[in-house]
Amino acid sequence: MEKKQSQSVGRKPRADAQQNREKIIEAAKEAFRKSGANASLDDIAKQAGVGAGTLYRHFPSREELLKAVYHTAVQKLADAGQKFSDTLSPLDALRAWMLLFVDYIAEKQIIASALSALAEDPKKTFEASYAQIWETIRSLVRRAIETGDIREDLDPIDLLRALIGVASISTSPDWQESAKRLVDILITGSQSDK
Amino acid sequence: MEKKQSQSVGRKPRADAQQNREKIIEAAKEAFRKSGANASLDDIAKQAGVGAGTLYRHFPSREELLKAVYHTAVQKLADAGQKFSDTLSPLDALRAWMLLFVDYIAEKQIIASALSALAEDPKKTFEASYAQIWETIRSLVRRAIETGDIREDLDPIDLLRALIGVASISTSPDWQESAKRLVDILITGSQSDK
DNA sequence: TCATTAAACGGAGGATATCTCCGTTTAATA
DNA sequence: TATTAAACGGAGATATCCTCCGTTTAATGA
Repeated sequence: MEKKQSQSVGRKPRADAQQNREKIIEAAKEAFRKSGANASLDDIAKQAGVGAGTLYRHFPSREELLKAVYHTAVQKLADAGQKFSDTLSPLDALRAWMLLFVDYIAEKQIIASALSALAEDPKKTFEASYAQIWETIRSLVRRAIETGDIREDLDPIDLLRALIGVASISTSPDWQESAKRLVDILITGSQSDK
Repeated sequence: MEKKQSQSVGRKPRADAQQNREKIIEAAKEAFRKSGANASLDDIAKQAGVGAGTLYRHFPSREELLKAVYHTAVQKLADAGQKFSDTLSPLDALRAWMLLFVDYIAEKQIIASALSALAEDPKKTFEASYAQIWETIRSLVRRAIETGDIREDLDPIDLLRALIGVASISTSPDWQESAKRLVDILITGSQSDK
C-alpha cells in the first residue's frame, strides 16, 4: 500500500474558515441589534461577505448562530477582565469592567430572550456563561480587596445584581446612561472607609 | 336627509367573528405547544378551519396572536379560581387551583419567552396578567384563612414562588409530576396547626 | 319573510425568507 | 508544482408570510 491517506488526522484547518466564522458572528451581532432576533440570515451572510451556504455550514440553525454571538460576547467580557487586571489598578480595572458589563447587558437582552424561545434547554445554554462571568468579577473584586481598595465585606454578586436590576427596569431609553452613573456610585460605595 | 347610516354605532357584532377568533386561539395554543413559537401561521389558520386572511384580520402579527393565547390562559386561570371558590371547600379550591396553575406554567414557558423576544415592551405585556393571577390566589388564600383551614401567616406569594421555582428548575421531563406532588406538600404545610 | 348592507370570510398569489445542492475555488501538504 | 480535501458561493427549490379583493353571510328593518 502506498501513502493512502497521508495522515487524515493531521491537516491544519484552513485559515479562511475561522476568519469567515468570525466575520459572520460580527455581522450577526450587528444585525440582531439593529433588526431584532429575526434578522434575515441571508442578509447576515451578505453583510459578512460570504455566501448563504457558508453561513449555514458554520451555523446550521438560527439558534446556533445566536449561541455563538452570545458566547463570543461572554468570552470577550472574561478576556477584558483579564486584560484590565493586567494593565490597570485594581479599582480602575473593576470600574472599567463594570462599564463594559453594562454594554454587554444591552447586547444580551435581545439575544437571551430569543435563545430562551428557541433553545432546546435554555438553562443549559446559559449555565456555563453565568459561571464565567461570576468567576471574572469575583477575581476582580478579590484583587481590589487584597490591595485594600475595596471593603472586605463586599459580595461581588451585589454589584452584578444592581447593574442587572437597572437594566431590567430599563423603562427609559437612556437606561445605559443611568447604569453608567450607577457604576460610579457603586465603586465609590464599595471603597474601604479610608 | 333620509336614513343615511341607519345607526352605524349600534349593529351587533357578527357571531361568527367571535367564534372564529376563539377557534384560532385554540388552534394556536396547540400549535405553539407542539411546534414552538415559530409554528406556521398559515397552518394554524388551516387547523382552525379558517382562511389565512381571517387569521391576519384578527391578529395582525404573531405577537398579537401570542398575546391573545397568553391572556386567554390567564383569564381561564382567574375564572377557574372563581368557580372553585363557588363550588369547593376553601382548601379543595386552593388545591385545585394550584394544580391548574402548574399546567398553566407549562403552557406559559414557551409563550412567555417568545413574547419577550417579540414584544415592544415585555414588561407592560405581562403586568396586567401578574396582577390578575396575584389577585386570584390572594382571594383563595384569604378565604381559606377565614375558615381557619390555613395558617394566618401564610403569604400567598410563597406558594406561587414555590411552584414557579420547581417549574424553572424543570431539569427532568417529569417536572409536572413533581410539581403536583409539591402542591400536596404545600397544602399540608399550610394548614393550621389544628 | 325578504331585500339590503356592512361586516366578515377565504384563499390565490406576490413578496420574502429559509436552506440545500453542487460545481468551483483555494489552502495545506508533499 | 501537483494533488486533494476542505471550504466556498449563490442559484433556486421550498416554505412562510401577508395582502388583496371577489364572495358569502349575519344583522336589520320594512
